[in-house]
Amino acid sequence: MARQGPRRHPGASVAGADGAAGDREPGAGPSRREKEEAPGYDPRAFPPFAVTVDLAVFTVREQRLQVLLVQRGEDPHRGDWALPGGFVLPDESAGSAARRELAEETGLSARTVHHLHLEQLRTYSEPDRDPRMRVVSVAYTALLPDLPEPRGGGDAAKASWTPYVSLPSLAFDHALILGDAYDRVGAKLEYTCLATSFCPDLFTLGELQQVYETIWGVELDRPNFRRKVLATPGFVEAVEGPPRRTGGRGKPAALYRAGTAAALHPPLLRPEGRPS
Amino acid sequence: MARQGPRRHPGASVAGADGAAGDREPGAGPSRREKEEAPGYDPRAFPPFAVTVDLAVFTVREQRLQVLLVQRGEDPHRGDWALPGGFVLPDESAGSAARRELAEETGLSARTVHHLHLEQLRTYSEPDRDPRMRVVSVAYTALLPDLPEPRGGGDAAKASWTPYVSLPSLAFDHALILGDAYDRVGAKLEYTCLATSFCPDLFTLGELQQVYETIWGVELDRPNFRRKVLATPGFVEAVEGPPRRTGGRGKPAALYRAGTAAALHPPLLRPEGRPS
DNA sequence: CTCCTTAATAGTCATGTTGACTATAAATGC
DNA sequence: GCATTTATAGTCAACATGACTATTAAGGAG
Repeated sequence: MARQGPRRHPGASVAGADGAAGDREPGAGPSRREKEEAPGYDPRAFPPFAVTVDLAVFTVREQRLQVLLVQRGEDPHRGDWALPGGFVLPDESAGSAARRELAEETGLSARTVHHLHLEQLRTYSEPDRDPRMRVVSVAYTALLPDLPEPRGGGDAAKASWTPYVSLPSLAFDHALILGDAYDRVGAKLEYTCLATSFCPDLFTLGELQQVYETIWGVELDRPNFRRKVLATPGFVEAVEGPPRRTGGRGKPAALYRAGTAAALHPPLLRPEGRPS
Repeated sequence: MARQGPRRHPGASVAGADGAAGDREPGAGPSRREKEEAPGYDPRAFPPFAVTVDLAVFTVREQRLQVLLVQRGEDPHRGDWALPGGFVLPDESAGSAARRELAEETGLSARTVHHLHLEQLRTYSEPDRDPRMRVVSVAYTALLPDLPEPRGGGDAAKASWTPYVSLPSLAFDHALILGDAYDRVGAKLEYTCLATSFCPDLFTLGELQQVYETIWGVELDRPNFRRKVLATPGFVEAVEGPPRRTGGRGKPAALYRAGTAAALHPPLLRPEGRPS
């Protein structure tokens, strides 16, 4: 792992620009710091990094878990599919960049994007993950209900929902990122309430159950699922005047909306598989 | 959140250097890209970011949860306490940088550090988190057993274990990072086996229980805790010839070592509090 | 309109896990 | 020896879960 021998990195003289304690140097060794040029920081003296965000955006559509992908128009990997994302701008946080990019890619209103669940997944920083230069990418995961018009306007030339089970090969390490995101989403369904993020404002318990079944790839017992969800305070709340959903063939189902609880106690564990 | 209006960032002409699809621009707007200067990437054209790692290193010492802190020798925040950490070097990943820095700070052998549990926590990227320049920090969490000589040699001038309950004010956003790390560790005790990371090679179930009690700040029923741990395959494994621990006053306890399982099914839930 | 199918909802029962407790065993320190 | 301390064994009720069965309320076929 620590493939790095003692070596002074550029900008060591201004070490401490962040969490780094100023009196620390990468290489240790007998010769500690002798002098310090305290003032006059030169950003260029640091190893040059680009910082991007990548988004693993999931939805449940047509009974399948689907992912938002865009097609690259530039080398490298021109023409390959990739996760939506982009550069973090000089005065925004990675989270802001992720929301901004998501709005652009999906064509959702900034207000809608502002309210949806967007969670930081993990940061990918392998030195060779981009062939041209050092790029560190902060990955985010977003969960959307099935949208009327899934592929957005904005400036995303080619974007489309793709079933997770039939992914094309992806640019860079995006397959790795997407795999991590999938594992995380599956695991979070167990002990959080965020399955409701995949549902529209009003939904039936059957629809909520389908979210679990689709993502976990298992079948759940309907009465037991229902009992569990209703027994968890704040998971869902029944809608007032019993309006019932039309369209289907069987008995109409009661409608619910997402509750205020975030965690599930005790959790709703998957039948057999281990969480990631 | 998206405090950023339409604006072209430097280096837009080489957008797509990473997860970014090349045909995307930060600012949308009617005027899409007209021409592309494909080859000849200039790293300097990107917004300059420095990338660091920060480490939240926990141990259980003297019945208390303690954190490894270092004292800054440079402005800003000179003299303040901070998390150990440092810059990511040009050809190492953030994870490698974290291990390297941890070895330096604690004086542990590279081999020891290589084997311990080091987990990426989250990345902190608020634009103003460092007053001088844009610094994005990838935070890691490490869990150590009570070490013989806790404060390391290396080049960490002033490093020391500090009880989590009596933290000084910390530099930058390190109090935020540490709070997130604490929440994460507490939550992970519930559904993973990593409490054993706080224990030495051989330990008693009482010691393992103290880890939970110390971090969660609750008292657990001893027989119930024992029953749960032993019922979870792979959590701990009994040591062969029943050697028993001396020194204490009561009946000697059997010794165990960490098992191979990573997850706890079903989880060992905290008495009342919610997970983070 | 009636029967059949489909889906939602209600309820039952055995099993397994948990929390609260009691009991016994094996060491130390007067 | 005896109280104290800690480890370990075991009990029992409450609760949660998995596997079912039963009932209700719609749509569709004839």
